[in-house]
Amino acid sequence: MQETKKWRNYSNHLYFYHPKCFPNLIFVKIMEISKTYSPAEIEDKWYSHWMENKYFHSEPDGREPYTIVIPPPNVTGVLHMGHMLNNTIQDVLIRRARMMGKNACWVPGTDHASISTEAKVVGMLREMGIKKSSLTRDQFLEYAWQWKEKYGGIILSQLKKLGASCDWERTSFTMDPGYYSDVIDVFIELYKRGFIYRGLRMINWDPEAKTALSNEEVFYKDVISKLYYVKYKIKDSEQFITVATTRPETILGDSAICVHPEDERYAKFVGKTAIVPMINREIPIIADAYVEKDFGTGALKVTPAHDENDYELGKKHQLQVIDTFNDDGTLNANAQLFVGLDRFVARKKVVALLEEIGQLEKVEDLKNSVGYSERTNAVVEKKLSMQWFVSMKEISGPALENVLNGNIRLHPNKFINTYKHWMENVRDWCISRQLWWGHRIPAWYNENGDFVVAKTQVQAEKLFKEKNIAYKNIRQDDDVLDTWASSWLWPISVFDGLKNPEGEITYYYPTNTLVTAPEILFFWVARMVIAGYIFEDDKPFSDVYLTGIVRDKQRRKMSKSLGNSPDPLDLIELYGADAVRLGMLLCSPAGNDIIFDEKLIEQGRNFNNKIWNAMRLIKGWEIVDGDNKNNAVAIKWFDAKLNNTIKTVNTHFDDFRISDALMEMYSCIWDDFCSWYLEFIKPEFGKPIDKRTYDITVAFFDRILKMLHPVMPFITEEIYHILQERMGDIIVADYPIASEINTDALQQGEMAKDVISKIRDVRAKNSISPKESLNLFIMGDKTRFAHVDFVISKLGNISAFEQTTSDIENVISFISGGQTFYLPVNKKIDIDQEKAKLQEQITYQKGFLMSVEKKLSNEKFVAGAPDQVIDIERKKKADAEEKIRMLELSLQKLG
RNA sequence: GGGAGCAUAGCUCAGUUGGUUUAGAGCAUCUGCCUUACAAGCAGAGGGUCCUUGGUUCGAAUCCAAGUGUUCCCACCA
Repeated sequence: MQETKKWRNYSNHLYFYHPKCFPNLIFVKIMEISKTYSPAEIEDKWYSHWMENKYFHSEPDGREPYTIVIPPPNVTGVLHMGHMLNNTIQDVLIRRARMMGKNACWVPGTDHASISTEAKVVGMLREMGIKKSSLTRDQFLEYAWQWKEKYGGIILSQLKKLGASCDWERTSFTMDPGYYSDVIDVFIELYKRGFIYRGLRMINWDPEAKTALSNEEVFYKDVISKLYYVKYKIKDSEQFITVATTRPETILGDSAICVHPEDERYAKFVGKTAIVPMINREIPIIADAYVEKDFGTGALKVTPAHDENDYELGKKHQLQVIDTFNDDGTLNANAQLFVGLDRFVARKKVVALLEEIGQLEKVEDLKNSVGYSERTNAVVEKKLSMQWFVSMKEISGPALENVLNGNIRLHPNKFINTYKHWMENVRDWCISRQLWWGHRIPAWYNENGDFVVAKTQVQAEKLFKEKNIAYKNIRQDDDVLDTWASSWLWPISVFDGLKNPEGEITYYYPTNTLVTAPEILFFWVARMVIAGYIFEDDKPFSDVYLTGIVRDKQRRKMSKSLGNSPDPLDLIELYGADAVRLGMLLCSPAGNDIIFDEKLIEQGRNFNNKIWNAMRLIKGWEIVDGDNKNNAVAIKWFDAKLNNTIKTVNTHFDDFRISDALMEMYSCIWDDFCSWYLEFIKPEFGKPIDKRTYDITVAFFDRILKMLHPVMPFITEEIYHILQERMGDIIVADYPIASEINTDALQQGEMAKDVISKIRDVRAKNSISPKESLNLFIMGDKTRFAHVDFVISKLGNISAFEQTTSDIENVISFISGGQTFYLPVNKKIDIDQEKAKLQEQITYQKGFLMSVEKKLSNEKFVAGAPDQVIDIERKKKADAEEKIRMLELSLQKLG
């Protein structure tokens, strides 16, 4: 780096030293606004200001509402990149709606997340040396609430750093007293209506912890197991049938052998009786298409008590259910053999015994996946137990219908197929969970196992009494409800819709947009829709915007365990919230995964800086009265350009194409406003700007800031106030709408840009300094080239001549907008290279012309294509011919 | 095993009911620049077998079929 200039930054004032300009000074203070944008204090300042002015708060009034309910993050959660993306999008939507004059209401809150919270509390207790099993339910819940008060909701305060304009006065929690009671009321209501029932279900059992596990608490591992081939004797015969099993110890609980009905090998056995080895129990041989002919031997042993499919099979064929295990995983009396031994010890003994009696045919290795308990790492056992279910088929009709008919729109709509498939094959929803943290199921049992469903013990006793059933020592169900059985009421309960149906729910419901991840489309979104139609008789939201998953550069999902996720708060501190918001949005079209790269955030920061410097430029000008007419063309062009951008941006937003809207703004601001417009109107250094141009430029900047505010709230608010002193804040300013677009001005500006770029290219390629004057010649009719004035005034050192014939030496030509331009240069140009360049273009144009001519000479095309298309082709042909003519002329000239 | 999606520049993606050129953007790359708003910058350039093979059509990146690759969801793995 040459030592001609030095910059110094002393206490935010920038000092500048230049030996030519200021030979006698060391440093000169030139400006009090710092050269780079520093977000930290600015962000805190404006967030507090917005809060003080209650801009985020909403009460029903005469305006049209725009409502978003936040997907409540786990109360235990900390902010991760997924939240950043998701909440940035919500904030963009809500801020834009607010500026559009709507009553914007964004309801924040958290989800009690029964499983993960309970796991965290259990973990904390373990560290304190307390076992969950040593506590009563109430003691445990007390710890859980303490934990929630201490650590819960950190995530919400983190969202503030991002700039989220939630109505914090409305913060909700799925276990708030009112919410809790809604969940219970809904259970009772659905039970009364017959949509909730009790049924047997195979659940996951952890024999070590002696507790049931929910599906989410089981993790599967691929392991190499042994597949044992065991011979079962056919009764009254010397024949055997061989089955393959990975769990020989469950042979003791077999109730049938099953083969495929079309399996010829075994047809002769169907209907006969087989004899269980070792214990000699007689079991039937049945046929069912469930069995795969190609697996193992094609014959399956059926153990209804210890396998879900076998249970279903058992139900279908009315087989005996023989439970051979105790709760701790040891064999019970039903097994007859090896009673009291652990299941894995028993397995070895069974195998040894089978071998001894000659009924073990062979053993093979088999790769299969085995479920383990997340809590104890024990192999999970399947166990039959009574659970609560919601009949989904009967209540999900409207939820499917209203997505298919477009009443609820999914963005992107490719998810409709997935949604449809799920809804059409919906299975009953098991809503009981074997946990303590959550909404306790309002069912009460007497000593005989009779039950009633009631909110309180008193009401339950009353119900028992009415039914004339004994109700001494009744006790409440131990289980709690699935988390989704509370969060499906979220858009209703946060507005107290169940208890106060005539209240503000009538104003805010249905909400407008839900922003969430596709992975919970069924778990949560579909269920909210179902609940909406049951309890409010209306959809919960009109649009669902599905975001992608945030992944790292290797496309791995970002997760704590992989340690591949940056801490969002660190990013905000380093780059500023606006930069992070922009960076996240830049690469996240709806429904697509986003590959996170810190470079994107850097790009966001650079964009902030660009805008900041545009402001510095404008603020640095001295203003004099007047109107510099030279700027008129640029002003007209940029006005058209900006209106066009605003129009496009608004269309993209309305279509939920947020990253497209963003890119449109980005290039309009960076390229058109900064690189073209400001460069054009910028007075020479040290000279003042005329007031008219200044005022118009500030007005342009104003509209740009407003357009950008939803995406980058902090910097826009700051510059909005630096630019002009004013009363109002940008957060509640009117969102810009496009006025009429002067398409002529727009087109001419774009053409002029193209010519200028091409001239710059000529300079770059021929090493001609920007300071060197050039003449510009135009072949043909100058009136066809109205934007030439723009080019001339922009470049200053270029003159245009109308040229009909020419014998200029050392000329370089280029084409723009169907017009040929000539630049005579003082340098010796490489004629062969110029010729080759021209020849290349001619070849291209001729090829193009051929393809057009081929189309036009095709009778079927002329007959079949619409007139409009044919006209376009004819015009293309004429244009290409003209271009070729021009190029050939240029080529001739080179000799 | 059932279902859905995706495949376009080195990367991430647009490409609107098939027709505005022989396909666009951002990033990355390359070249030249300390130029009084910004080197976190400016100016310019290069880069594509639109996965493959068929089909429909006057016309296919776009519609259809098959294949290949890939991702996700659900169920399960005797």
